[in-house]
Amino acid sequence: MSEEHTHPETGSAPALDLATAATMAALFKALSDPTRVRIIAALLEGERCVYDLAGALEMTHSAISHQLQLLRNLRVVRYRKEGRHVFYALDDAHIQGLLLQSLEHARHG
Amino acid sequence: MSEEHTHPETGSAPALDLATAATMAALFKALSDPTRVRIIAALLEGERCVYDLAGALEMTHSAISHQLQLLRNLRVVRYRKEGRHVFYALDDAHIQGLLLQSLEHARHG
DNA sequence: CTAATATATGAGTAACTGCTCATATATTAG
DNA sequence: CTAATATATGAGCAGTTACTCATATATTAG
Repeated sequence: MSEEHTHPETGSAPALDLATAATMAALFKALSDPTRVRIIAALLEGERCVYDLAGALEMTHSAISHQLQLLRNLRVVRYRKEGRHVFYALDDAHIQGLLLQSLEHARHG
Repeated sequence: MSEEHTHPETGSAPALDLATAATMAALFKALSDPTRVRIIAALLEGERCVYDLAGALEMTHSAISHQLQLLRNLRVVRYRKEGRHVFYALDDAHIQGLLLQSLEHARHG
């Protein structure tokens, strides 16, 4: 009988299913890295090309481009080509909400 | 002159500072793993002991305990000892808000 | 055409993550 | 006391991550 516990109020409601949890975790993972947070924060103000993002964040174009590929795969950003520039913009209102909420907390929490 | 860009509206506002971004990323990191999402979701309903969490999630006590240590270090949960049980509860209203927001989105997004 | 610019991408790598397994500690039962 | 129970924790390991570096592609300038 290893299924007992001593506390009546400690009920064992079934846990959140793994698939839903994994979907949620994947969304949060997009925001779990400082570089990606800074990229997304920059895109809150409007679309930016890779060149400008790299300049603003003071990081290599390659590093930024790799992170943008990841965010692209997660459908967090979309892009638009114009001449030799590629402009990225946010493509997920929900991520935007999460980031804004966390930013507010970080600033006056 | 590599500082130019061709688009006037593509201004280079200074990026979000790294320290703030890192703080935000650390919070999101707590939610970036399915196991932790499920633990936190379970704790939304009230405090739970490690034994019950392991049962509900069908995972080893060791795995749960390691994740709880991580969440403890991030001040996401607090704990209370009672006999041989240790009861964990959420200790961060902000994380709660983020999880609920994401859960709502995952369920009817 | 050639050169410069803007971006993308594969390989490689050091650091990190999330588990298992073994073991330790603490509490309770008998 | 010994045994069972509940939790914690260190080591080890396979998988992942976030970069660098080299290279490729595409566009524009001259």
